[in-house]
Amino acid sequence: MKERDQNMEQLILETAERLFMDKGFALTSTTEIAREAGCNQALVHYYFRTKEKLFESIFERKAQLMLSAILKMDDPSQPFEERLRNLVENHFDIMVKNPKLPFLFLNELLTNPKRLEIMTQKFRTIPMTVMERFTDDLQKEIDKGRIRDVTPISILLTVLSLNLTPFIIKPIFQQMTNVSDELFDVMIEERKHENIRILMRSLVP
Amino acid sequence: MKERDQNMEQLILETAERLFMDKGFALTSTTEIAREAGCNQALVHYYFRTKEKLFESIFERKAQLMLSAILKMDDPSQPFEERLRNLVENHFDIMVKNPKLPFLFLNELLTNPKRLEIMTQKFRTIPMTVMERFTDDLQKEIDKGRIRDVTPISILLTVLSLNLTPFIIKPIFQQMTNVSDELFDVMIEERKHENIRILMRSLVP
Amino acid sequence: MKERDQNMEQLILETAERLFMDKGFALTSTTEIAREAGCNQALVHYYFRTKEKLFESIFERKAQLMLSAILKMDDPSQPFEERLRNLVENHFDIMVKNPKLPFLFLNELLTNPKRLEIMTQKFRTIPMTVMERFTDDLQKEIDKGRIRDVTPISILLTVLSLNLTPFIIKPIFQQMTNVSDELFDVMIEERKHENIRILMRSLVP
Amino acid sequence: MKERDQNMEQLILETAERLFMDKGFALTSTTEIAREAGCNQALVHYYFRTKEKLFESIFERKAQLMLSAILKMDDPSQPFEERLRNLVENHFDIMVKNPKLPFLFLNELLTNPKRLEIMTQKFRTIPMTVMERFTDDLQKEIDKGRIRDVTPISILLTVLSLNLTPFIIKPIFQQMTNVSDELFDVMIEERKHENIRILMRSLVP
DNA sequence: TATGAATGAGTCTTCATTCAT
DNA sequence: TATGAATGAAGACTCATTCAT
Repeated sequence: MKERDQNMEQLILETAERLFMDKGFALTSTTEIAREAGCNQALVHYYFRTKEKLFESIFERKAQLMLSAILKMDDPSQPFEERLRNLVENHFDIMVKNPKLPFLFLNELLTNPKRLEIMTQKFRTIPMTVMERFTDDLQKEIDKGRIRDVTPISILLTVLSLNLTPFIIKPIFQQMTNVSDELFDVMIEERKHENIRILMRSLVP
Repeated sequence: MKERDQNMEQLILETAERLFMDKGFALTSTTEIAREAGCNQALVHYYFRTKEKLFESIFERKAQLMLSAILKMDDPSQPFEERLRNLVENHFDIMVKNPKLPFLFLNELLTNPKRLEIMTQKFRTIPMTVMERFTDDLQKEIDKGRIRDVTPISILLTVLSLNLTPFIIKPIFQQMTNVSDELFDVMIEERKHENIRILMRSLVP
Repeated sequence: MKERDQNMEQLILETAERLFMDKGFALTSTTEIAREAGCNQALVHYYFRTKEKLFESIFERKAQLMLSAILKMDDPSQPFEERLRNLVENHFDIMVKNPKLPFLFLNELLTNPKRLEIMTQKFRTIPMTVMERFTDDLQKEIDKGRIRDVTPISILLTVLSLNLTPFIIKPIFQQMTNVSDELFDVMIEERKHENIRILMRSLVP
Repeated sequence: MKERDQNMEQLILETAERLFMDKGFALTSTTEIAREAGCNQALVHYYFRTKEKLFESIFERKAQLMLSAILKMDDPSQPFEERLRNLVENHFDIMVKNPKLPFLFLNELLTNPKRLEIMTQKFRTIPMTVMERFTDDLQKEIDKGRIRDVTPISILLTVLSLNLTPFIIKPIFQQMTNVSDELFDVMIEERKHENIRILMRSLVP
């Protein structure tokens, strides 16, 4: 009993994470979380007070994870081109490990203005230096004639577009093509290199 | 009075469309639709039976619109490269006119399995010949050495990724950068050509 | 059916009034109101949106009733002593007609700070002139040596104390003494004159 | 640790008393009591079984305190008029020390019929002799023509009315007049003598 | 003595839907 | 065609209480 007891809070958290990932905040009810976790609905509120707080604790952890992953992936000792390659690859790998995260982020940020504002503040304060250095280094490459004249935001948008979309539309793609999870994983791995290739080609002067 | 009466069904439809676009199916209530349309709540159900049916009639019309737009954009008389260029550009232009559609589609298809299944059946039956001809023509270009060896699905995924993402993340981007609607429209127009450029460069052998 | 239908909103209101009077806002549940009114709980919210709004609509009406009764009871054409006599008597008579009102007011104003503030604003704005005239007239009587030197607030407090308390403690008194409703009514009528007597005697110089 | 432990029961009791006084039985939750006492929520129930029992133990103690204070205040060796004066003054002084008690008593007795019944039984048994002696002595004074013909209950009601009301409406009065606590205390002290005066004047033949 | 975990019952509220008119 | 009334089901949340430890 003790093991179950000690696990219950964790179990609720995991169940909630799974359901929030699948259906988003609005479509997941605390009743359902409780049912799937095998406990009373009141217990969900006992541990997390409100559905909102429960969600935020999950959301924030995921945001932190993703943010730190992005921040630490940048290694200034390498040549710029190599760093870009790594950026795409590492970002893509994070998506591989958290395939449902992109949709969750999109869904909640687009659906709930309050959440968008909070997330914005979080993102705006932290990675400014990273962004500035990236901008500087890019400008140097452009000046040297090694990269086409392009804004940093444009590059980031390209990376985001190429890397996020496969994961976001995965369920739709699978439903439409009957591709198995295994085959999809193979295709995804290929896609990673394709994305690197597309980005690199897009930058040659 | 009669004009209002005849218009009411249409007005409800338009109001519902706007609200569904803004907040999705789940977060839009029939009460709200009725209130914004300026009619009785029961009238919404009188015309459309259920919220689900009301949504489907809108969703289907939008899907049809988008599908037909995509289908008719392909003109076999032009050279393949030109056709691709047109594909990206036309698809992008449709997004410009319906900027909220991508997220609505994503959201509802990913959120509601039933909806995904229905939509799949609709998409699977119709455009097979188009897809097959595209595949054939692409293969010919590859054989002629004019295009790198790449699957048609890969190309479509690239187009989708590049074209959908700017519109989907628009609100997030604007919140984070304080970019005005006008400036964003300018950036979007530039992005269209950037996307064409990226795709074309990605296909050179 | 139609009669019941048209009466339902009214019936809910009356039931709510009765229950709020008996047990106050907090101890009355919308479920109970619905049960006693013989309707679905949702209907209570259909007509009044929230429990709070339902209560306020009752509370405000009662406050208005009491306020207007107090305001219009003052007739400057009569001699001051006569007016005081009337004040006590009329105020007492209002209590006779709404015996549970004093407790409801006390309970909600003391229990809910928000309500107290709203009520304060309502009372502060309206009867200022009445209060000022009362103060003036009292001062004249004092100057003429017809009334002991006493503040208007002191007089009002005496009136309130004497007039409200019998009604507030009525249930306690009846439980303790087994006095019937009929006998109590007789005692109440006597008490009215007693209160007038006590006030008048308290004012002689 | 032991001291804290031994104090805990007392601390809970004191915290509960304070909260019950402030907000009454219904609006005070055991969760809140525990939080403010700085202990586990279960501990409240460990010591007092139920919220009801906890309240009753407080309520009863307060009732006892007030009752005994009233009983012992009566000194038959003094002249009747002096005793009455003392009655009002002492009762008023008890209120000064427990200003929130009147409303708590009223609220709980009027709100909870069970509580009213229990309290009634308690009050009925004990002070009968006191009441009877008071009645006798009063009658003698009336017979001697020193006091107007008046029932003992009428006198008690007058005392209660005059003495309780200022304390009960204190928060309302302060909100409406912005009178500070200090000034209110001064006014209260004056009111005590005013009440004695009013009662005495009301009794002259 | 003390507590963390757990629960059943109840709170207010919203919603899609139905039905008589 | 249109609507006011009504409802069942579900939502999030709170609370007093119990129990094993």
